Amino acid sequence: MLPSSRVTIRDVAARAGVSIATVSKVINQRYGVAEETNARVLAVIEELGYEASLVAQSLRNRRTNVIGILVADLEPFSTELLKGTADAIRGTGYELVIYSAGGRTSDHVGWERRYLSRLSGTLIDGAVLVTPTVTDVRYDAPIVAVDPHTGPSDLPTIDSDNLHGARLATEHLLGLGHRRIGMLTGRPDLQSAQLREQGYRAAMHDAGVPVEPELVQEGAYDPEIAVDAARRLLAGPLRPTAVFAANDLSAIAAIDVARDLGLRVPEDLSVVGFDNVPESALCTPPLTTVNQPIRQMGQRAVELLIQLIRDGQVPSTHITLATKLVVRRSTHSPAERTPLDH
Amino acid sequence: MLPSSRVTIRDVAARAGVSIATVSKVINQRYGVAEETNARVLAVIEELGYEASLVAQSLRNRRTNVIGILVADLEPFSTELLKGTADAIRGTGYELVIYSAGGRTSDHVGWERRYLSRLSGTLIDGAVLVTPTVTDVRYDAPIVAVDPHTGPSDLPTIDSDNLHGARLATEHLLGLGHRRIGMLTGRPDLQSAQLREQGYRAAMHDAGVPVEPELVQEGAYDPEIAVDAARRLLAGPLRPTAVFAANDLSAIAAIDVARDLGLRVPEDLSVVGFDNVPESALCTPPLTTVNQPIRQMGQRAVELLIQLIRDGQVPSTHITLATKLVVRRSTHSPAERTPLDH
DNA sequence: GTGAAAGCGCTAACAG
DNA sequence: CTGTTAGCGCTTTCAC
Repeated sequence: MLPSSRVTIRDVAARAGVSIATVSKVINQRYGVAEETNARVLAVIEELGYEASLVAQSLRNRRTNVIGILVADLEPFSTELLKGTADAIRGTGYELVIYSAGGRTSDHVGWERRYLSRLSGTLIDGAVLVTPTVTDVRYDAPIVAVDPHTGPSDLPTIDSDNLHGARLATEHLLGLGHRRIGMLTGRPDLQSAQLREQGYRAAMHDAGVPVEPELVQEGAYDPEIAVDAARRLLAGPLRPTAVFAANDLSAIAAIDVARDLGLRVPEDLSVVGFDNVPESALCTPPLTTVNQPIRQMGQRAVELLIQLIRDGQVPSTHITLATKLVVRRSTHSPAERTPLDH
Repeated sequence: MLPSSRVTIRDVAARAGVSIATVSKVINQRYGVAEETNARVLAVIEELGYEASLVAQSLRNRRTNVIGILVADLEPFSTELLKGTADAIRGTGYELVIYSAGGRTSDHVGWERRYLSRLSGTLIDGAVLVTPTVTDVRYDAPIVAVDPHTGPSDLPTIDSDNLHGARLATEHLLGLGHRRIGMLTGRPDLQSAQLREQGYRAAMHDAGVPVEPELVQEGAYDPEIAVDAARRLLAGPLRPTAVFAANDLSAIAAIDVARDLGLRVPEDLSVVGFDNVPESALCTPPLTTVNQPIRQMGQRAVELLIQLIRDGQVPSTHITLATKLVVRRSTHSPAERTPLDH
């Protein structure tokens, strides 16, 4: 009874005793089909559980009503963003395809160009690129970038106020009385990472606190790399009393390292993150961090993209959302340094 | 210089001065291409930034090396699961496509059948169905279900020990001294929801505590529906002193409703959730909940699916992972009821 | 070693 | 109103 393999338009046509073209017309509600034929074809479609192949359709058509979200990996930031894209897609008539490179193992740099090339023109009408690694993704297909690569780019972009957020984080630590404040920086090729470091340096500078080179270590937004960086930062006798990490995952890694080293957080070491992903509240102690409206960023990105697809034009080409500090339990005034400190 | 529209195999062929067939052979590393031709074509591919269209390829080929994850919506549970699928996909040579219906607005029931129909046979080699709404998705394509629909199904399945988890949650509340314990149930068509209710009832029964009908309200795993259900549960004078919600999102909704009603959590009302999604730690107070190893479930689902695709067979067809209680701050011994209580 | 031609499932002219 | 035909981008026999 059930078809062992995919039921195609040809099966429907055969069973309904009409041509393939007629079935296609019925599916697409084109004029010029007799009421009776229409009904019969519809019945067969129902009976066979036929559904047009997205692949075949999109090979033939220009439009697919499918939007692609291209991510390098599925981690807290990108998945949080996905929730926002889902919010925005409801009721628009578009569907969502998320394509994931499967982490850094596959292709280093330029994954989004490759994916775009593979999917665009067919399958998707446009794409949201999440933290793309290249800047010159010029295509005729509508594209919106979230947290883009550094460098000049004319792509419509969504990001948040990284500079201000980093300033807030650093000023918070300075305000608590910290002077020796280290930083775990992000992926150097991303604008967001550069701005976060810049904000940190600016706040330190304004407070008249010098930043020694060894206080800044590259965490690359990556938990594993951040662990090594945190070790370098916290190992020496001159370790900082506070650390600002460029994202929450690095901050959590730093807390783990601190614990391994026998340091208490926040008593011996204050830690501030960035992003405010849900996970930041899960760690012990709950993380003080900078909130980025990630879901909203996803939402706005999709809205912008749909506008771009529909009108080909867009009013504002760069949207920056506000960041704000969220104080939890991982920050504290610095303890008096005792000779016992290793 | 840059192609204004998609560069196809035809463009490559023309520029390299060979036939389309030859380019295809080069791409697929088939034998029978002169070394020199091979090099020239490769150079042109590089120059033009050509990448084969996934759509065209998969229309022609049986295998695509792409796995589909089909979800009804992108919410905390499914996105957490996605992280697990990403963990599992690394290094397998497969890529991940997630397809989202975009929430309940689109099609009520049977979305997964529709999607499967649209994608399977073409585009994806197999699929993971997350909380599918129907049980008879029989297809020749390999399929694994996560948290499936109720009813007999021979689909390979991943779930967690819902019955035991619900028991733990309820016994925790009973142990604190609660007797009037309400429940916000899940989506009645899902096995998980039924088992969670069953576990609750069993624990209550074992403790000799009767369950009055009005103590059980359907939250459908949906925050909005759960708000109404919670209102019904908490409005009356005989309101429970504790609520067990079938998932974290409902539990969080219950806490919101309690707050609106002027009830303090946990002093006036204890709340336990289910899932332990990251968000559960974010709410105030942090939620006591039942941990489901969601990421692991995603991981196992993908592993099982790949096995199924490769071997056509699979050793175990139903994997159930353990659940455990995570006590946070939303539960407490019941307060003495005073006449002031509304 | 290379290219012409057929066909994957579908849609859009165009004839009949 | 309906069916025939061409072709989307690609792979694969099969001649040359």
